[in-house]
Amino acid sequence: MSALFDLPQPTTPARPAAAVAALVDDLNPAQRQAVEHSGSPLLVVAGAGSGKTRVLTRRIAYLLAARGVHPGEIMAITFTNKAAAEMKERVSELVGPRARVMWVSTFHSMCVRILRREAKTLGMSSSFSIYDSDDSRRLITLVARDLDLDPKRYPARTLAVHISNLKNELVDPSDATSRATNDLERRVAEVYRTYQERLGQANALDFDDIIMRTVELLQAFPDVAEHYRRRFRHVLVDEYQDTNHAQYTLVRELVGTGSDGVGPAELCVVGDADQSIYAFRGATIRNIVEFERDYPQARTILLEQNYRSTQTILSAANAVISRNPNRRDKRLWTESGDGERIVGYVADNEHDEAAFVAGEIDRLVDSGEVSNGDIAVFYRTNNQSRVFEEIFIRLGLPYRVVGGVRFYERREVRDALAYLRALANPDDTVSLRRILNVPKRGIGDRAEACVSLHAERERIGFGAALRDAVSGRVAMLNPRSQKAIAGFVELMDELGEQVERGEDVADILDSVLDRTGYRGELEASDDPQDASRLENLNELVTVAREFTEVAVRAVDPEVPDDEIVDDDEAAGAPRQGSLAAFLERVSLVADADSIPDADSDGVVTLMTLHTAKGLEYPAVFCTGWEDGVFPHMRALGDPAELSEERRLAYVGITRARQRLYLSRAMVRSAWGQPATNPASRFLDEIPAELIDWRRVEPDRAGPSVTTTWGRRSSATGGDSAQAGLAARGMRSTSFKGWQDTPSVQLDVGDRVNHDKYGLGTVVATDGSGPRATATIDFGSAGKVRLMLIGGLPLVKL
DNA sequence: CGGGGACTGTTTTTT
DNA sequence: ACAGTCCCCG
Repeated sequence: MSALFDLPQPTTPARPAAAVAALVDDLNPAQRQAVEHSGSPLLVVAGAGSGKTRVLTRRIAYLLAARGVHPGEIMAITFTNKAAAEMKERVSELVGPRARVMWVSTFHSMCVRILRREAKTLGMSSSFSIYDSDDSRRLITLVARDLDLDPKRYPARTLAVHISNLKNELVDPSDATSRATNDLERRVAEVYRTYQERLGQANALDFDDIIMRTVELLQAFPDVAEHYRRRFRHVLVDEYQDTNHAQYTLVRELVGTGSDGVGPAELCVVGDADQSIYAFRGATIRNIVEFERDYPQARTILLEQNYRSTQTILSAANAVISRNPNRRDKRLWTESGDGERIVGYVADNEHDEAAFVAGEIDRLVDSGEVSNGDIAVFYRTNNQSRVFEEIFIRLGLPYRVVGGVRFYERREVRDALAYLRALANPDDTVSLRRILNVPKRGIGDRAEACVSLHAERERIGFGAALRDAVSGRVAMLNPRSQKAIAGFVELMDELGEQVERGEDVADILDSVLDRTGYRGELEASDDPQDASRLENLNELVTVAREFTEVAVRAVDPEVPDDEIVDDDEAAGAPRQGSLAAFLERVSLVADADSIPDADSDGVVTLMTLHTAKGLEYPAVFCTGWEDGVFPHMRALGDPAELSEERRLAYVGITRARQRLYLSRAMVRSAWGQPATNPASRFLDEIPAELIDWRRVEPDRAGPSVTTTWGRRSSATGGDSAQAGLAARGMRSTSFKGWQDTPSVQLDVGDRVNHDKYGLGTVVATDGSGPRATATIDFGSAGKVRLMLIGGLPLVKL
């Protein structure tokens, strides 16, 4: 227990009135109210670009300066490390080094701190491993195999998603069993139960456990809950619209109801339901929408004044998002004027679209209006980045793609980390099995299965079973495998000694890479992919090296550390700079920091709309606005998913400061096959007068090219005209088959009327000629796939 | 045991 | 198109 935080704090204002005034003087009235509000729970509905972070950081500073709150009483929760770091830095600028004892961290880091401190209470070791979704899926694969589940019927991925959802809903395995109403749910519950047992044996928690187990801890141990409630008198939550049920409950538990005599903490949540784009990961918009019901005394403040974009951009965003049903009306506005019109462009195909974007970037940069670093290109799915990369490379336009396969998800990086994790936590079965035969050392599936069976029979860990294999106590193991396993165990023991001696993480990692032969194998390869793998591993060594250096600097007596030691944080935490500390860091930080700020190094930034959330750029290209691409095909049939896509559109539009481009391609190749897509419905939702169409869809009626070419599109002309003809050629091919067989020619987006199912929309087409089919969404009547043969009781509208 | 060819399922992803 | 996974044979 920390004596410091149990002492009653003086309530006298710590700063003169002038300093307090400076914290609110330059805020607008709504922002100011949000900063000054005191007492009841507070919901700040912060529209895009409305100064949300500013309000949060000022509010914290204000709590300290005007209300005499001790920094140790403050907990601020974010979703990303980047957001946490930014908040901490901005608060430090305002209040100085006192900010250090505040807890400003992500949900996960905060929970890990609590769990390590209270590990004994939960009967765990504080050195637990953290499994990410890949580790978790691997363990689920093992469990499902042990339970003899057909991997075709019950893929690990599906099981993992279901289990994750259950955890996000705080449903434990026995609840899951009793609630199961169908075969899949029963199987999931069965796997879930075993999976939890195996996590326990591995001394590991998955991402969802980190939240769920913390909630369990606070609910099952009132004295533990009371400890944190006494300490944290102010809880602030950022991006509240992205919380899932478990996180919601966690916040409730931390705040308390006052029934334990401590009195509820003061809660302030900030978010924007219109920017909720993570429902597919369990986030529920409900938490922000129902805040006033959850906290009856709550005060709500709307921040609608925008400091980022032109009014034209905001009007477009308002128009699109207002189509979503059941939302709190909110209209962004600005004092900064209308600005330029939005530029629209209809390309023949994705290459033409990319050429247009490249041409416009060139023009914008040439004009001196913006530099490359001020420009971002957004798309719905990662694979759409390819065409842009191709043309940017050809034109020598510097760019960077953010997202895709992340550094810590690369196979070689995960292999290397698995070695480290197996060394740090010998019970970590998943990591151990991952690297058992990587690089190949003659321990195949057969041998692994024998060891696994032995472990199960003897009720010992996989690591211990490997040792038994060395001494010949594992049945059915052939001598060759036994020898190979002996070599592996010896190698791990030797590496383990380096860990024991407390060597630097980077040195241990270097040893791992050399002595396992991992590095040698890559060096010997002539596959260019292996060269990049080698680079990534060297990068990982550098990361480890820097990690140690930072830790050493932190404990250097030359640099005075906090005179205040945070016992809550220190208890159970791994030693600074240790292997365990490094592993915790890489599990929880991943590479959230890799998302660059605008103009960070002068290159055009490419990313998905999801990744774009929270960022802003002077010039933004939103590409691929086609029904089936954006909104995504899988969202077309479901109103809830369509609403989420629309929020994604809102997020995309509101990233732009001055210039916004919206483009679509009439034909886009997906999985090798060209597909004709209609305009995104979101384009129609934007008032026509806001958009300056540089190029529109050629008149469908005649092949005569009376296309409205934009003034400046000559740069893209030759290329695209040819590709356009090719696309039309495709079209006429299917036209030929249409004459004898199909009675109807349908395209995605067409409206139809069916005698039996009623009105519907074509969401997909497949095949051609006599084998042509169309998937049609008939709304409440469901989605139906029909053969487009003669005599259908169906008419195109 | 390991390598090569067939097979499959392809949104988004803060931790 | 393509990468990850499965399956069969040397």
